[in-house]
Amino acid sequence: MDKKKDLASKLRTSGLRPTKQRVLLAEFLFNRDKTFHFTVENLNKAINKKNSDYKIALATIYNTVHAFKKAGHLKEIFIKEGKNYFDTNTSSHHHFYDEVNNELTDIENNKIELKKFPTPPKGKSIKDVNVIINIDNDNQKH
Amino acid sequence: MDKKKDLASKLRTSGLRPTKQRVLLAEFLFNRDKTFHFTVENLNKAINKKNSDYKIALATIYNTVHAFKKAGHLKEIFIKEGKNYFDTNTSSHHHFYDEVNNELTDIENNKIELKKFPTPPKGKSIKDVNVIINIDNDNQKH
DNA sequence: ATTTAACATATAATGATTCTAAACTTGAAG
DNA sequence: CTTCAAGTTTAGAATCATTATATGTTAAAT
Repeated sequence: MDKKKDLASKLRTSGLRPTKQRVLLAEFLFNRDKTFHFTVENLNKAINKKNSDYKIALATIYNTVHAFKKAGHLKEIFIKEGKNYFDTNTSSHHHFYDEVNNELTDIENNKIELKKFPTPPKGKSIKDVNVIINIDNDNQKH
Repeated sequence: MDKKKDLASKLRTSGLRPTKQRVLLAEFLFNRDKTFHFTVENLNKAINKKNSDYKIALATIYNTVHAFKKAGHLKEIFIKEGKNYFDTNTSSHHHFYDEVNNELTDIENNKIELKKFPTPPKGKSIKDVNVIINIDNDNQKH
C-alpha cells in the first residue's frame, strides 16, 4: 500500500519511528479529505470501539497525539472547559464553534481579514492570531 | 461601608444571597480599577493565603465563581490546556495572550475590526466573536 | 541473528473539578 | 426576637482527564 508507505516516511521524517500504533493512528487521522477535529476521548473511542481488530492503549493515544502535535502534524485548539480539541489542519486558520452541538468548523485564513489591529505590548511581537466565532441556532434568545 | 452595600445589592439583584463568602469574593474581584484575569487556583491562593483573616473553602470558591459567571459577572476564557481563566470584564472583548509569562491582557472591542467575514452555516447565527492574539518576546525563533 | 534505544502497555499517581451529606446562615413569617 | 425552611458552606470523598512508572515489546542498526 502506497498510502501506508507515505505515512511511514512522513513519520520517519519527523523523527518518529513508524510503529504499528502510530501508523494506524496516522492513517485514521491524516488519510481524510476534510480536516478532522477531535478530543483524545473521541479518538480513543473511535479507535478502540468494540469489535475493532486492533486496540491501542489510552496512554499510547495520549503519547502519540502529543508526539504528532510536537512534530507539527496536529494543532491544539482551546474552546471549552475540560475539552482539548486537536485539529488535523495545522495551517494558521480560524473556527466556528457551535455551542449547541459542540462542533468545530474550520474557517480558512483568507476568509477573515482584520481591518484594525492593536499594537502589542513593548518587547512583544505577534506570533499568531486566533479567531473563534461562536454560533448559535437562529432565533435564539439570550 | 457603601461599597459593601452596593455589592450586596448587586448580588441580590442577580438572585444570589449576599453571604459573607460571596461578598468577600465579590469585593476582591470587582472592587478594582482594572479588569482582573484569574484561575480558580490563583483565586484560592490569593484568598486563603497564610495569615489571612478569613478562609473560604475551595468548593465554595468553585461554587461562587460559577454562580458569578452564570449571573453574568464573570466571563470564562479558554486559552490553555488545563487552565480555565475567568475575566471580570464581561463585555465582548479580545485578548493578548503571552505564552511566556502565562499572562492575559484585554483588548477592547473597538481596537479590532474585521474587514472580511465568513458567512455562518445555514440555520446558525453569530453569537460572539473572540480574538486571541498570541504574543511572544521579540526576536524569538520558531 | 543480536543488541539496544525507543516505544507500548497496564496500572498507579496526580491534579483539577464536582459530588455528598452534614452543619450552619440567611431572611422571612409568626 | 424566636423559629424555620431553603439556601449555603464545608471537609472530605469521588470522579475525570491526564501524566508518570516500570515492565515487556519492537524497530532497525550492527
